[in-house]
Amino acid sequence: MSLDERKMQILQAIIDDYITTASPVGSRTISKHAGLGLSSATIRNEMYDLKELGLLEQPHTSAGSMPSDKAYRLYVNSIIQSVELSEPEREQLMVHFSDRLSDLEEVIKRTAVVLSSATNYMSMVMTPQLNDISLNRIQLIYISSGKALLIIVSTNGLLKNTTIDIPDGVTPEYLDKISAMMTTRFAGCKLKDVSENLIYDLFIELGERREQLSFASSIASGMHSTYAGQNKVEVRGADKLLSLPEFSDIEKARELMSAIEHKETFMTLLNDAMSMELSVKIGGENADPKFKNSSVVTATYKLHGEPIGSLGVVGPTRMDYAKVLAVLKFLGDSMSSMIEEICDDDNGKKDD
Amino acid sequence: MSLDERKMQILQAIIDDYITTASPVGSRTISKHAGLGLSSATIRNEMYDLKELGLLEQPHTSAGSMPSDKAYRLYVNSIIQSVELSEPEREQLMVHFSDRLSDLEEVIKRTAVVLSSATNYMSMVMTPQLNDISLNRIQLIYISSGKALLIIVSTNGLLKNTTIDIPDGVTPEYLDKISAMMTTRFAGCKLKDVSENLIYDLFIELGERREQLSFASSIASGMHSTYAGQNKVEVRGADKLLSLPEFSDIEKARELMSAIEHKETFMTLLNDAMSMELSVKIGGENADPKFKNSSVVTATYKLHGEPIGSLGVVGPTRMDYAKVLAVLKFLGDSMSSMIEEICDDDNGKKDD
DNA sequence: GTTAGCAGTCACACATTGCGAGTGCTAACA
DNA sequence: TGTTAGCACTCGCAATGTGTGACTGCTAAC
Repeated sequence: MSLDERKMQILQAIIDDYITTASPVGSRTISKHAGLGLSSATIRNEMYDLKELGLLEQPHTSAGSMPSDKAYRLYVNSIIQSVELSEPEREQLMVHFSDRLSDLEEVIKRTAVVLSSATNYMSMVMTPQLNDISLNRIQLIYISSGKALLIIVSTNGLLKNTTIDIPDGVTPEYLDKISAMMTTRFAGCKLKDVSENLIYDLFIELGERREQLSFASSIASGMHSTYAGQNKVEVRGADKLLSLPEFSDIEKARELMSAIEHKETFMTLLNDAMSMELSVKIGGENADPKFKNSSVVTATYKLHGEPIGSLGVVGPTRMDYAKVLAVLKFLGDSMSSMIEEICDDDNGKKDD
Repeated sequence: MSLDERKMQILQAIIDDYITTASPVGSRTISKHAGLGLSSATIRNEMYDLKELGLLEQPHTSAGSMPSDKAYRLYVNSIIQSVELSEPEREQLMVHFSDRLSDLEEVIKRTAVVLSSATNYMSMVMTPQLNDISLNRIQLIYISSGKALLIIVSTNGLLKNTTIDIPDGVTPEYLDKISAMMTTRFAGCKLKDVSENLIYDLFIELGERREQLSFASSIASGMHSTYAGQNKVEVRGADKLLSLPEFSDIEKARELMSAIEHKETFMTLLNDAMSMELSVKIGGENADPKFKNSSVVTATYKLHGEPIGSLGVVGPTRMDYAKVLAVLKFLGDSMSSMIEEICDDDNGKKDD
């Protein structure tokens, strides 16, 4: 028994119907509405075969059928290469980005909002991963006795800062000196490769006394918190999921909500998704059993061609994959170019 | 018919019982468990009076009674002056703050988490309000051609920064000059009082050309976004509310969740609460009808005696007000001292 | 291979019933 | 006069039973 053209059409019709109605589809519905010109009895025969192939499932004997994870997978595989938004759809999304966003955080938040409202599912957008990004400049700014601001600029123009404690008596001039040395020494290095020891060595070279060790370590921990604190994820539209019949059970809703309290869960999802331009995990395909009844669809965004972060959607397995994939791909690209714009204001200008 | 001692005791017993069980309390329950040595018939007579006074409500004729908003108000008024955590309770809370937190955001997040887990309700903590706080220093740091970092330090040591666009060709030295001028000019001013025009005037004084107007305005908008973006609120433990019988209705749960999407709602609550050291809004007392079935309890935190922010709890009207108020008061105070510590690292040192 | 027709299945919505928690009233008692 | 026991009555709720309708699965005819 093979999966001929007609079976595919019927499966497709069932998926389409189930995606919108969320209730098992009967043979009669397909016969009447799919426009295949076949009677319900014929559809039934085909559906029987589809069941044997593991593509359809029945909640109980006398109920209609619903697509299995396997069926969605088949469907997703067939469309994933060709998802694309239409021009009007693109325009409709871009309206929300009409004001120029100059702040990275703004871009992320806005994208999360738009993604959730465009798909009607829960959206998540992670901040760029900076550990693998090379340093361009390190600058310490004197704030007051005992406190300084540590600024880190990456080669691709991203900027991050944090306050650190400094020893008493450290002067602004001294901070400038250290900043300059650190910049020369660490320019081009990756943030994660700058260890406390390396910074300590640098202080020794400067001819500093042992007491400065605490200074070195507070710089190191500042640099570390700079990219650790960077691992944030913006989650939006959780309430959208609650309106779905899938979550009409209060217990499931509560589970979902407490998952949202732990943003690390989403961080893991998004981190795992970084390796693929577009990724779809359907139901049981998810590593985390929390999502075994949901689908997680993700895309990446890039800087200079390198993926630096990802964004995604969590929804029921009966999801409009075509639309969600297209929106994600588009928003991923648009994030990439917005971030590029934020970072490269100067790079572009260097050319003239 | 007045509210004598015994009626108060009975009301108290009903409140206590209802707070834990969430289901209407019958006269028999009180008679057996409250230890008043009265028969259920007597209790019934008293309950009849309490009903006439508007302190008890019945969901239907043959059901037990539950306290009205008015009853909770009476109760809260009677305890609000004297709420205090016991020493062991304090210690148990302080365990969560044992590691020194040097970052304001960390303090806020941690407090939100602890507040929610200590009360078992949804917690919210706002970031400090900076518009009324006076400036100490303004510093522009050159990042790259076209971009600079704007740092604002308030007189009480709080620090905030944001990136701004700068015109081409602006040098680091020029930024230093402007920083110095702005600091001299605006030190002691309040952030909200620094208008674009004032900054523009300063540029004119510097003898700058008209083209620099865009620079002035980007500094102004940077300063503005600095305190606008500051108005954040950390919300935790929304899932806790979903476990309550009050929210067993999925529709109510959804409403709650979509309220959480709009953090402005909570911002309004917390802003309104700034004027009172401790504030309790019971059910209908809330201005926002969204909370007409909930209670909102808030406290403030301070810097140098001035309230700069607030934190609170949203839960059902049947709330353990004594505990919640005590926890809030304590955490408000502990936030105050932690923030004081963060800001005053230098002030303290100035003394020696 | 396709279709009509029909028996059989099963969830779901709806009405019915009985139970139990709780009131409200009355009459008796201290 | 306040307190209590006793009892009829109310009403929500959970358990149970029933009818309906949306299906399938099969068979026989086209």
